[in-house]
Amino acid sequence: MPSTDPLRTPLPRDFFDRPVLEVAPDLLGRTLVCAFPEGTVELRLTEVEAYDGPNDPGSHAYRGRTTRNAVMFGEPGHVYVYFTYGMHFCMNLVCGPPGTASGVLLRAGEITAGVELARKRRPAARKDTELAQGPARMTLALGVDRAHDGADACPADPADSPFRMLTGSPPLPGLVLSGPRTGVSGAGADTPWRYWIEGDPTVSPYRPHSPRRRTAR
DNA sequence: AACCGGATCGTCT
DNA sequence: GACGATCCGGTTG
Repeated sequence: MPSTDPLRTPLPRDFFDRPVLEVAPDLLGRTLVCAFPEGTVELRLTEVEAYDGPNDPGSHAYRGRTTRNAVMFGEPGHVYVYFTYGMHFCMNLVCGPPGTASGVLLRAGEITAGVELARKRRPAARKDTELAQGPARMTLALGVDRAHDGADACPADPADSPFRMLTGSPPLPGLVLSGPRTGVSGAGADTPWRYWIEGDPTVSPYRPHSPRRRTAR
């Protein structure tokens, strides 16, 4: 029996078929479900970041379609997972109609179900608020990796995909803060790409992007 | 609390 | 061949 709880109503694909700067803040407070064979972990989103496809120098899609970013050019409501820094995975939700290649990076949240499993996957976390406090920490806690790239987060039948987004409890508008992304200058530097819930302990600490130094020797 | 270096490799130039 | 939509652990203030 599907839940009749209005807070657990799946977000329809239409939700994601909007401009990314509309979708991103609207995702805050909503619930991401990752139902894998080893267990289900749920996350209440507290921090996200928008990437506006071809218009955005910071986006993987800025220089057009490649094998890696192909999912971003596809149907909204799908999961785009990429590998970075040789050891981390990050997860996005594709927005806008096919061809527009925008997406929302899911950066942080509160684990609201499956805490034990998340703890097992994130032994370094000292407090539960650290389990998914950062984009790569989040994918670790959820058990998301490359295998999930392209998965549907709006499946017609839950059996078709381990992912879904539930309505959840969006924060009061006054509690949503926004700011520019770091590390992207020039056009769009004044656009509020990043959104988070004010005062939430699971929001990742603000770290300005430090220029990469050469590796010693 | 802030800062540093190391880890580690796929992707694009 | 260079460098990331990063994290972690150790060190310094």
